[in-house]
Amino acid sequence: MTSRRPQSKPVPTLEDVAERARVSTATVSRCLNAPQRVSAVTRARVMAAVQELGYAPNFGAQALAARRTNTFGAIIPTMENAIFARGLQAFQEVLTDEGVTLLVASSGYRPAAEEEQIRSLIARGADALLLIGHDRTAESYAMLERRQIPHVVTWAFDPDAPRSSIGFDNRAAMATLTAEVLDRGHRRIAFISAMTNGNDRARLRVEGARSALAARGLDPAAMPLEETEYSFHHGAAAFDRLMRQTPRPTAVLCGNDVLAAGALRQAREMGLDVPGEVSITGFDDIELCEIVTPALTTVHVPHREMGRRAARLLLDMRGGDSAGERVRLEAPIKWRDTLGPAPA
Amino acid sequence: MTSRRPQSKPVPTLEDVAERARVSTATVSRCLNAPQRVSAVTRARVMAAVQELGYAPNFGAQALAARRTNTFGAIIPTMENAIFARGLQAFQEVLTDEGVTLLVASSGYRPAAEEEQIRSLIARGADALLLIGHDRTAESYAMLERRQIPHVVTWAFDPDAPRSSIGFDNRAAMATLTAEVLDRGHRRIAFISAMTNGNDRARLRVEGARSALAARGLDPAAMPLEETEYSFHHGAAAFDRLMRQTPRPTAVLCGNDVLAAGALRQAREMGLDVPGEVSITGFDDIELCEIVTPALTTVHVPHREMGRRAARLLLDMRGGDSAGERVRLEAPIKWRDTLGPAPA
DNA sequence: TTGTAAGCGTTATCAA
DNA sequence: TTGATAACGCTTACAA
Repeated sequence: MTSRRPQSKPVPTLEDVAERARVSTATVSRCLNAPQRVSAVTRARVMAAVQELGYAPNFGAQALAARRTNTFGAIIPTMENAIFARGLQAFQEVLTDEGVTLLVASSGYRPAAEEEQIRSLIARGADALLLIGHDRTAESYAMLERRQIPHVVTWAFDPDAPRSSIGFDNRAAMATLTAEVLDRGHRRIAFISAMTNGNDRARLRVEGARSALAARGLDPAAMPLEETEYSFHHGAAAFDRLMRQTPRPTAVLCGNDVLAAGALRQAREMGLDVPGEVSITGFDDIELCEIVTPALTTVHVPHREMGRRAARLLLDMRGGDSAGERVRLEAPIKWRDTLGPAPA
Repeated sequence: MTSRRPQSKPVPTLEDVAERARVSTATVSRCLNAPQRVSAVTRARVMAAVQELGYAPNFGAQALAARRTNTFGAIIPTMENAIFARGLQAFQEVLTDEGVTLLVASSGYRPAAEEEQIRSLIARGADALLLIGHDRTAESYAMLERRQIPHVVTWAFDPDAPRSSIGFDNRAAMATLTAEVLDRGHRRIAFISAMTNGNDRARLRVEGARSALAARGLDPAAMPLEETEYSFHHGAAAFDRLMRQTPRPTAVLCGNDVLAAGALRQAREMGLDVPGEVSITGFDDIELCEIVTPALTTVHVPHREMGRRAARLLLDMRGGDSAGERVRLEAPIKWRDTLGPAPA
């Protein structure tokens, strides 16, 4: 019979600690999870053994036995552009305070990929999930239902959706901004949108602009629309296409700040004064807005508050202290320097 | 005795699948992990059961039994500014192709937090780890050693460090850039650095500039240095402080592009022409460089290649096909528009 | 306060 | 090709 305990034991287990501290594994477990239920002297002995051995619990075993991982998951569309970074940061801060670990995955804006990520996070035992927007496969929601995983949608507010959400009204926010643009005399208004497929935020922002147009008796269908990928360069290219039209738009609404930054750059490239000859607006209010020149007028998104509240809600839901809720946050216009009156 | 199988069973297990397919759990497991070892007809029956039940393996149990998680971890200093996004993306692409999942954690540039993240990722059974830079606590390295977790350091190259790394020479790259600045006649050169504590990349970049100065017989200690936090606004503030000196610097080297973007903004704020009155350079070559005006001259970092190669190396190390290696990649100057001759 | 021992859901080793 | 069954490392009644 070969020794079950070779000389160098690379990974100490609970049993090793127990042996060294001359107690049972149950006591060691208690020391770690409910220290007050163990006498001070025993505890000291156990903790010393833990130290000496460099013991760390095996996560898989722990999850298996306790049926709880103390892990939340978040699936965001992208890690680039720092769009979701600030909100996620706030989300994580709250979780860390409560001793839960955050696992982050990104889907690249692909619903199929997101479904896979959800599956993976569930399999890993995520206790709860943070999601962005409502658009996803039916199977994604089915899994969450089946496993009864608390989840909350952020970055969107839809009172009719049958799930918790903490977000803002993308449509209304863009409608408000569009109304302001109209108030400044603009009539030839164009729109650069992110791909709307599988992205309700993008879709609703376009709809918001159209509804504002319609509210003033203008034809929403007449608004030139460029739908393009999420990048600075795509924004620039889309702006270029838009400005080749005759007559030229006097205002270009962008579905997000990154596209707007691209548009702004292209305007300079074309020698167009912003906002003198053309106005440009963004959406999201990320740091980039203050970096570009002129600074970008945009819609402010309450990144940190969304993140914090989502964390609290998920924590409550997991603990059974909440059955979920729908929260509508404000997303006001952030005035900077790229929106001006329509040129004469 | 209460029923062990209540009516609605939210989470199907291997056993449920086995029961439904009328085979043993061993056969189901084989179907999932080594399909060719199961007869076609049995397999069909099992897969059908899997489908019908919506079965997904329990990750914890799987990890426990198989002693392998097929999960790699990456710990980056920050998710903001998209600094590490591109490299991480490339890293993940390779892993995904090989069927391994990536877990990402961020440390906020705090070594203690990073140690905690390493501990957590190890406990979760990460098969291998991607790290940024060499600076971390001794305990961090001790854990990796003890558990024999393959790991690779990126974003830095240190031939003397006793571990694998795939990076570039931060010091040499900044020295080269500084030499170019000197060649253009600049003598009053200042430096804006990220916090160097626990950040070898930042420290080496400063050292690189100093060594270039020394190589020309200039006094490195005379170079004004502002060490500040990693943000656009801190960069602007640091630049402001620097430009209040008399005589004013004619060139400001920045430890990274974000700080440089802030400096650029502040220069405009102060009505200073770049590069006419003052030159500004960055480091990292992130997308931001092309967004700012004028476009930023910087040091190009091979983000994607670093990520890809790190993934390959870690995969090989896990498979026992490599004992690790040290790779030095090039980090050439990326010429754009913010470095000009020293003003007369 | 502490120990015993029965799981938790897989994988993997043997036999059949 | 398939099935029993012993791990895997931990938590948690229940007993002492």
